[in-house]
Amino acid sequence: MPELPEVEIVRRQLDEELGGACIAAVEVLLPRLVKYPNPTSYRRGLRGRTVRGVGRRGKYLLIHLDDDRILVIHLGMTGSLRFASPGVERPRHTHLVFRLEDGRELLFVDPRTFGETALLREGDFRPLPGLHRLGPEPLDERFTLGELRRALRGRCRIKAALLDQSRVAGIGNIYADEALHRAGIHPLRHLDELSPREVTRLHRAIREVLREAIERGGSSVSDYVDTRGEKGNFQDHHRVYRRAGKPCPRCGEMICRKRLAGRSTYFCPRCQR
DNA sequence: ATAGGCCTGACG
DNA sequence: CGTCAGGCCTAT
Repeated sequence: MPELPEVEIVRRQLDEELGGACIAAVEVLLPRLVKYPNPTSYRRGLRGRTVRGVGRRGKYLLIHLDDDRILVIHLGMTGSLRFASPGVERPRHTHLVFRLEDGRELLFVDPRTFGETALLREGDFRPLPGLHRLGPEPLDERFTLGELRRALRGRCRIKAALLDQSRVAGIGNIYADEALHRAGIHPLRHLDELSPREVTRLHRAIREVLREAIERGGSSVSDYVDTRGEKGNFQDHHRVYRRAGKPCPRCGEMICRKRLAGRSTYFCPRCQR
C-alpha cells in the first residue's frame, strides 16, 4: 500500500506521538510477521524500551530505541499503524500490539500480511536484506543528478528500475508512473537509451512528485490511512495512475494501461516517448 | 524479463 | 465466478 510519501506521513506522526514513550509489553498475534530475531526475543527485547525517535529509509519505518536497537516496521501493501485504547475492540487483522506505559496501544493492522517487522542492532541491517541493500533516499539533498545517473546504470526498463528498491529507495507503482509522466518518458524505454536531458527531467520529476504527495497527505487509492485513520488526497492529483481511458491532463490524449512485469502501468502515449 | 507465491478483500 | 490491488522474494 504505502510508498515513500505515505510512510513519511506515518513517520512524522509516530515521531510526534511516540517520542519518549515507553513500551510496556508487546503482543505478537501473527508470529510470521516477525522476521528477526525470533518472536520471543523480539518481545523480550522490546519490553521496557523507550522510543528516542522515529526515522525512515525508503518504505521502512525505523523506531530508534534507548539501547542502540531499532524496531523496524514495513507496512507491506495493506499495513497500517493505529493508536488505540485498551478495552476497545481491536480492528480485524490486528497482528501486533505495542502496549505503552502511558496506557495507549499502538496496533499494527495488515489484512494481506505482506508487512514485516524486526528488531535490529543499530548499524547492522543484514538480517533484513531488503533494508540492507536499499538504494539512496530520493528526497535527501545528497540525492543529486549524479546519484540518479549512478542508480540507472545497467540494462533494464526504466519502470522496472524505478521499482527496484536497491537502485532508488521508496518508489512504488504509483510514483514510478507519475514521475515518468512528468518527465515525459515512456515506461518501456531502456536505461541505456535515456538522454542526459531525460535523466535530468526524471530527477526533478521524482523529487517533485514525492514532495507534492507528502504535502497532500499521501495517496489513498484503496485503503491507505495514517495513524489517525485519515486519508490523503494526492490520489485526486494523479495524472496517469489508475486513469486509463481518461484524458491526459497535459495533452488530452487517452491514458493507456499496460501490464509490465505483472504490474499495471499507466502512461500517456503522446507525452511519454 | 517474467511468472508465481505470499494473503485478504473489494468489486463486477 | 473472475479480476484487481500501493510490496517484495524466489525461481525459471
